[in-house]
Amino acid sequence: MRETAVSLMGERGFDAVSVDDIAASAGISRRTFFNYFPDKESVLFDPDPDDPALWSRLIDARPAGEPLWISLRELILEYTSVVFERIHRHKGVLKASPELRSCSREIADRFWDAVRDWAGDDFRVEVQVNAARAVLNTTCPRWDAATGLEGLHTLIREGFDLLQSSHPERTFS
Amino acid sequence: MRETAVSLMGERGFDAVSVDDIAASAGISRRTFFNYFPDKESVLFDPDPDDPALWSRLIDARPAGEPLWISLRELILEYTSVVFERIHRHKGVLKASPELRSCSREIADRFWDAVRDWAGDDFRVEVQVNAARAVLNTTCPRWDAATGLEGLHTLIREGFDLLQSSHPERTFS
DNA sequence: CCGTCACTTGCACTGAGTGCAAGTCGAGGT
DNA sequence: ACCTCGACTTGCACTCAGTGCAAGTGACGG
Repeated sequence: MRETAVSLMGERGFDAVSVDDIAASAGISRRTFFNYFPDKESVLFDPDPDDPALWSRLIDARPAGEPLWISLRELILEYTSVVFERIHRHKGVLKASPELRSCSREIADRFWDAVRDWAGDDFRVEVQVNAARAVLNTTCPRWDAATGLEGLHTLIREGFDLLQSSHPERTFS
Repeated sequence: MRETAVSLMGERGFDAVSVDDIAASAGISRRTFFNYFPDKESVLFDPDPDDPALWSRLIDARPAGEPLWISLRELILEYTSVVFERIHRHKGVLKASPELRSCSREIADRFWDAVRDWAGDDFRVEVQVNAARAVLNTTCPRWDAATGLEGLHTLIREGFDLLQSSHPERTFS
């Protein structure tokens, strides 16, 4: 189903493929498509139902007293490892259909909302959280998929090193 | 026209107001609405046609040799001064209809694309540009409109101070 | 009075998305 | 073997966004 849609849209582009096309090509009815996916975009950008659990696991793994900036870096390094396949796929989708950037961001919003919930709503904390997101936003599009996960992680570390919080002593429980 | 739409959507929410509603309420035909605005969202989030010129002006005003991080900060301070009204209005719209966040981001994309074009496509440079955007993304929603432009600027400065680039010596021509 | 130019409008169409009711089919229970 | 219940699928009819086209309207200069 997803494969069908990805291949169709890879050829013609997102807008040029209708839901009817996908449904017909996948051998199901148009109505059934909407039973599986809430909208056309979701066939490409799917929130994995057990993502929240994954986030909790990764977040809980952060040792108490670790500086926030380090926690954020490690969180992202581990998260990108786990969802590496998806990053790869989304990168391909966005290359073929850049207009879907907002879908990609909305998916990411959920993750970052979870991080913010954990980190607390202090202004300085939120700046760092959003800066961490900025690092990821910079690295993912620039990352050469051929360099694999290692290449991505190198870029991410570089980005984090570049933006030193001027309050590195700030930690939180 | 815009006023009509804003007030209708302020009451009922974005989705609950159809283009027919807006058109009827504004005394024009549905078709004419789409002559003015390319889509329903645009009635709230309008790219000002001479924004690009404004950006160029602000960007060109940055003195050669100024550290990038400082340039970005000053750019944002001046930009937010000029488009203060719009920031205010968008803040109200987003409060009433948070689902329009992606529209807001797409409008902002244009500005940040211009900044990126100016700053160059070096990785370290782009990280700083995106971090600057992160600061603005953090400050705008937290900003209490009652504190006015001064309050917003204070927050922005605070955010910029928090994220020191670890390469402050980096400038560019 | 006429032509033209800009703007508005109606109409018909495509495509997304939804609610509802009917159909299908397999797993159990009797 | 038969019935039933529940999950899944489907068709149908509907709303709404958005577009292309062609016709209408009105102002303005010749």
